[in-house]
Amino acid sequence: MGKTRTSIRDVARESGVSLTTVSLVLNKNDARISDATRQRVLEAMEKLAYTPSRLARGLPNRRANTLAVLVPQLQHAFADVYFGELISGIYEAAVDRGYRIILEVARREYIRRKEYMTLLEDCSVDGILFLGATEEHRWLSEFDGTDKPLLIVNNHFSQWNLHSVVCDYPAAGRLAADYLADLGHTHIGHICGPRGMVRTSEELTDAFIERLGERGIRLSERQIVDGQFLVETGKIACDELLARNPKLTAIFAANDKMALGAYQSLRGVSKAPGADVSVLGCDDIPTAALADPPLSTIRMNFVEVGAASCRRLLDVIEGKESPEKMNQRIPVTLVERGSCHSVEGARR
Amino acid sequence: MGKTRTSIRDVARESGVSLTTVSLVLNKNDARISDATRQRVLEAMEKLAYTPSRLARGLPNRRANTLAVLVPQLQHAFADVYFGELISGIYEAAVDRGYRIILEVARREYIRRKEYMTLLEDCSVDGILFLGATEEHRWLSEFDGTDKPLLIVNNHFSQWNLHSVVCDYPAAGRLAADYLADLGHTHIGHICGPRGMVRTSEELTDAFIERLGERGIRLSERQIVDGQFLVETGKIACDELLARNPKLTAIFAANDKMALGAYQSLRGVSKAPGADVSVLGCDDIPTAALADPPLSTIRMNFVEVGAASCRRLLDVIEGKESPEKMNQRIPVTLVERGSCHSVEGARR
DNA sequence: TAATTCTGGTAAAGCATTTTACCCCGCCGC
DNA sequence: GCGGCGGGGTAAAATGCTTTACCAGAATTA
Repeated sequence: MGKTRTSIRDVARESGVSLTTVSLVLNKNDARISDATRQRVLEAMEKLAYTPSRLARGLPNRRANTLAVLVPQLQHAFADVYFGELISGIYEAAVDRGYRIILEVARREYIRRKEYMTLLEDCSVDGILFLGATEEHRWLSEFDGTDKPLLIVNNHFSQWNLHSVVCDYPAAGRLAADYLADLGHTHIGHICGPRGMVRTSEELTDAFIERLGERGIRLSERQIVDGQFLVETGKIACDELLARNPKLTAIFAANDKMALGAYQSLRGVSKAPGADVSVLGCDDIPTAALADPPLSTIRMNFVEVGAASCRRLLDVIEGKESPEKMNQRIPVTLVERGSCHSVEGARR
Repeated sequence: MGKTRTSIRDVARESGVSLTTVSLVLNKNDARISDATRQRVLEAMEKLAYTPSRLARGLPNRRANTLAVLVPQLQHAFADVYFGELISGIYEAAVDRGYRIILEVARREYIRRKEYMTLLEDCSVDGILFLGATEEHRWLSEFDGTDKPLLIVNNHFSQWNLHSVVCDYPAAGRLAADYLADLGHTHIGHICGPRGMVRTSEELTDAFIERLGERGIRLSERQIVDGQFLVETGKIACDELLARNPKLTAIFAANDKMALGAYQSLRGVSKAPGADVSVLGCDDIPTAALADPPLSTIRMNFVEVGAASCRRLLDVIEGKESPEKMNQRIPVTLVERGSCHSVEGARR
């Protein structure tokens, strides 16, 4: 029993047509087929509970109908909400268009052996979405000027011509600046991302400083400290910030994790986050809403970034795309919660 | 250029042997081949930078060297840390054994069409890991008594004979009971998981109650309220718990999210979590450590659960496993942070 | 009525492997 | 000197589908 799976051949026999016809129906390459025939074929499929083999389908035209999600080697990358949200969005967009996704981690050995190329060459996947790209990932240059289907998710590179989709970080920076300025803050600190590593993060910081300048508030170098996007480094950065500028009334962190680190730092010197010093984050990770006080932040819809990235990559793959690798920007919004207050209204 | 990828045929021509020979060498099915020939073939491969096509390889022997990670349809499942950690563990174990993983969401339509079966039948994957299984997932019965390679991750079913790997929930329940009892608590509340839905969660609750009983502390039904494992439902459950038993000095929640909901509930009635009422969680999600006060909890190593699950499934697939579907239990540990205090030492 | 164009469909050649016979040849034992 | 055997290979079928011709017959045109 179950000797061999039911194949297109069985469907053909059952419905009394040729293999070709079945295949055409299957591929919705229907135009040439009459309604009656199509119907018969579909019924036969239903009756035999036929499901085409992905493997066999891919062979002739060298398409796997699969995308790879590639992440850098970090401690349990898939457990990170940031990647998780991106992946959720990617998954949904992929399924919508009939694609599957596989997960890959770019370990050192993986890079050395150029496995990402093998992936494309052995027809395992039709395209690659790279998450968490930083300036460290020099191997991306191999894709510069290539028409290979690789897309950088939520970062970009000025030195190379690669496809990418990013959040509107400059807008986020301006949003943050306006918000804090509107609240009357003038002594503002900023915890930025690691220097020279992530373009988007630098755009955020640049736009923040510039807009603040336009509003008549100058941020000196002393009011900016960098962190590695982690809670611990956010805490350390905030410690430094407070030591340098005891009169700060507001802090803007380049991501929520560092903002939560700032909470810890403030408590360490007996200041109440939100009440004594306003804290504004960026990203809107789930933990932000759970913090005490709930963290106000700039919401980046990472699920949407993932989905948009995936759609664009598929456009490239399916040739629905003009050859220029234009970059797309996903809009951001301000989420007011309890961690920012106007200067006058602040406690004490 | 690059008209057609270099195939096994090119290697055969280059090294002057037959397709078969190349294939045999490729598959380390070497016994019959002389060293000299093997060497020649390997050199040809190297020279031509040949990489076999995964697609084509899978066709004849119906093996994909791929595993599917299947999750129920939840809002952005992959963004959930719980699933994320499991997936990280799964990924690592899979890579170690030369397997890839694909992601799948079991939507309603997916179930109706039995796509999980298709997955196995069309040779897309060699096995399935199902995360987030509850009693609602009746379709799992199709795998009962089957030798199909499906494994339930971190839950199990008494009514069906399925492979599974779970955390040691009974041990967790005992750990929690002993800890709170040791701290001198006698008025204890418990927020359990949804009733009749998740076996492991019930084991946790049962063991908790039983051990508490052994320590002379009886938990009445009034001291137990269920939640849906979410922050909001944890808050609601805790509200109810406090309304019923104003004198509670400790609360044990079946997961960290609900414990954090309890924090919110307590604050709502002006009680300080940790100080006025001890709160103990379960899981040890990253947010637990960030909460204020940091949440004491039972650590379940989900990354390890994922890895162990994957290894077991691969054993089954590769026939390294005795036919009995024995269940495996991953040990748990208590993580003391700031949210539990002894009764005497409590504030007020 | 003959020539042309559709319409609906089919045969067959791939696609890149694995795997199952089967084959040739030299050597051994008798 | 011959049957048997084993080492080292190979030819060819099979895997399940796509796609490119190509082909009847009907409808339309000239």
